[in-house]
Amino acid sequence: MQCHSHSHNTKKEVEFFLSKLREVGSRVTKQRIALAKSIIAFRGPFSAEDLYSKVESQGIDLVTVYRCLSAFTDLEILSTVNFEDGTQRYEYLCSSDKGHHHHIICKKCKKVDPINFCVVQGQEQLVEQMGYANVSHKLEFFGICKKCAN
Amino acid sequence: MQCHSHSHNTKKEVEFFLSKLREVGSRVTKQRIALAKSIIAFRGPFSAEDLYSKVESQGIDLVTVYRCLSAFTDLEILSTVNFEDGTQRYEYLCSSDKGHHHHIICKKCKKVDPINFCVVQGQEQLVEQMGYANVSHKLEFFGICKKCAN
DNA sequence: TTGTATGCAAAGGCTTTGCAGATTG
DNA sequence: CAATCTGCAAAGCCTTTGCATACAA
Repeated sequence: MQCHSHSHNTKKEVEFFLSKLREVGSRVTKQRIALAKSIIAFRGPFSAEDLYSKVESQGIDLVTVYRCLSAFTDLEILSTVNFEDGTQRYEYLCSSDKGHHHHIICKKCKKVDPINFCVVQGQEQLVEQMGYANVSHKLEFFGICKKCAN
Repeated sequence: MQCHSHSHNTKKEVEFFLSKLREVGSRVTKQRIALAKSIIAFRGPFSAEDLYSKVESQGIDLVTVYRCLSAFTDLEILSTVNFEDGTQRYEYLCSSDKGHHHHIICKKCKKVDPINFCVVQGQEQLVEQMGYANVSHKLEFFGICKKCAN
């Protein structure tokens, strides 16, 4: 389910995003087109509120944002990211040409950096040997960034 | 900050828990003693509501549970565990003789199993080389357990 | 046309805050 | 006695739900 590189061409990226909707018979509305464009523009995880602030001016409702985030996640267009601050975040699965990755979050300023290595995927097999199917994982690092360390 | 083995002796475990409070000048109240006993009895992650249900009969308020959970976490008596279901969970740091560990959560029935191996700790050094101090991590596995797979 | 998607209003779940009174050290 | 902790009530924040209308296919 790895995405091809559609970077550097927003039009194609949006079309790719929308094709995922059409694939399963979901409808392509003007709200969803606007959301797709905004989602593609994010570099890294974003919250419902983050996304809403980008589309609010177009008269799109917060509830629509929540409903679409949920729908896009079901379609595996988005993945969920959790920073332990009580707010769910999402990330466009095709935005990172690096594919599967994790994050380091500064405990003070909440800055986020991507981490492009992952040692955990091999462990999923060990977990499957424990009797689990369809194993995935969520991993985030927390620390203090250079600026906040003074 | 690894805990010694206090298993098989509840009285000693409770005393150890309370000594952590006294260490920093926090007060030992009858509510906190009751909470300590209940927390020690949990085998694995529990929510505020889980804990409240154990002490409610003693007239302890839900707000007190929340406030103590927060205080105990600050004192590193508890760690926070997140299962991506919108409810914060906690785990007694000394209850697992295995020390640092992770969990596999069944996506259907929400059953939790501990995972006693961890390949990630070595990666924390790599993250520190990226310019972060005090690096820790949160890792959880998600899958479908045998029963739910039918 | 027919079912899906949206907007608005309201509710819901989990957690935090304010404050007065009780308790600990 | 002074500072912390507790209970109660209320608020807060993020997210979901209900329902009538609008819209895509």
